[in-house]
Amino acid sequence: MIESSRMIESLNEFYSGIFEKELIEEIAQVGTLKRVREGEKIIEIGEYVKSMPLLLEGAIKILREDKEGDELLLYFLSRGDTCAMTLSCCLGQSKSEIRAIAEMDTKLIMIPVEKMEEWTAKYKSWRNFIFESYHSRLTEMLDAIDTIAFLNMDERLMRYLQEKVKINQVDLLQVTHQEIAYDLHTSRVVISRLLKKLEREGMIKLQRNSIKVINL
Amino acid sequence: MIESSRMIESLNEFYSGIFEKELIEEIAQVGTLKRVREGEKIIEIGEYVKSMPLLLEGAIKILREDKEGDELLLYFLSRGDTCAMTLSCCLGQSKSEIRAIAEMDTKLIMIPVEKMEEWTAKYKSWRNFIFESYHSRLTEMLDAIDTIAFLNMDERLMRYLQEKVKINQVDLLQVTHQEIAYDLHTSRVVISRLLKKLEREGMIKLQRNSIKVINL
DNA sequence: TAACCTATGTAACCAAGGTTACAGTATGAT
DNA sequence: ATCATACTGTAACCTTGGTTACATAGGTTA
Repeated sequence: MIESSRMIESLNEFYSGIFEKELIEEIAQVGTLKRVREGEKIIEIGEYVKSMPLLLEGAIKILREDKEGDELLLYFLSRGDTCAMTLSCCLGQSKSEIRAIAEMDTKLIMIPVEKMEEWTAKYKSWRNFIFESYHSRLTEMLDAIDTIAFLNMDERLMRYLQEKVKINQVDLLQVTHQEIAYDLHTSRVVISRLLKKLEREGMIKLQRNSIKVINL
Repeated sequence: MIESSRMIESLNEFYSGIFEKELIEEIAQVGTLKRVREGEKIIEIGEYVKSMPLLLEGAIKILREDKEGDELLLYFLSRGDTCAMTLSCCLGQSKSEIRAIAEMDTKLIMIPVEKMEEWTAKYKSWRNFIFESYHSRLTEMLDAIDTIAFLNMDERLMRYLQEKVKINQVDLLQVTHQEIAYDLHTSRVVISRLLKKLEREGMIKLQRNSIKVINL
């Protein structure tokens, strides 16, 4: 009960303008609060998805994997988002097509699949939320496609750094070249090369284990 | 009325197992039948979308555009599909993010946006259809991303040809190297080069204005 | 302090595919 | 038949980014 009332508090913070009061109460009742630490895996490719995450705090990165097991960052989710990908899997009873990893310490509510269909019929606000999520995710996928298909690695790297700054709300990024290389599906050498170029152009400052973004 | 009853006939052919009888009747009432010829544009980027297409016959290709105005094929839609992209735009009152062009002569029903929300609340079958469409489109977008991010041009070309054969139900493809280059967002020279390689390997037979697929 | 591990910098090389240029060929129009 | 046009084949060259190899630097641990 204490748990439940604390959840309502958190929910009201970001979702009170979106969901009806009764819906928020239902969410607090059936949902379970979950905290994940930075770097922790939330969903793995091939896993069956039995609950849907609703993001309260923090951020999550969504990744795709190739046959060699190498990754590619698709997009970030932050507060107020849900993963339409997961949602899609829930409804279709299918396995996850993506991997989700906490970009930072994150707080989320897990909602059991069974409620999806029920709430979709019952609450207009839920319906809208779901449709909007789908819309956002499709848009983000298009963005990902644009980036991969139309941009060179240097531009992709710049966007990546900008995105990180925005998501993490800091301009000193705690990240190694290798980690960036994984996210962008390229090699460490390539990233080091391009980062050095950006540094020479005065856009960033390189340090061991971190990158200071100056003017991107 | 003749129009309407003919529409019900067409609808029953592919959607009777999916939609309730009353829904099919409603669709026939408010929808308008539309025929488009091969190559004709159905939706353009930046246009406001005021109706949603339901595919009865034929096939449509969905394209994305870069800043230079060059295209990239995302996926094909065929009978029984709807464009979740469009759907998404309808609900969000936003402009189209994609271009849709008839891959062959195509018959579709256009449904006014206003009905979306109404039917979503009213018909479970419609809700499922919409969610399934979103699911398919997300899956196809992931597929597109995999293809672009993880495959070389020769593999992409092979997949493209295979897809075309399946969609068009023929193995003599009426297409020029330039057209393929547009769809794959590359140059004609590259396509000619790779096609020649495929021919030498006995997988296809090249002719002017057409490609015979032998064994891909 | 020495040994060790991880991160970074850089050179040299390679492969994929984009670009330019031009020749040859089929097709339809005049 | 001549011409114009669209399509195809191919060579030569360039750019991007992937690979290998190795040196150096910072930080940790024995």
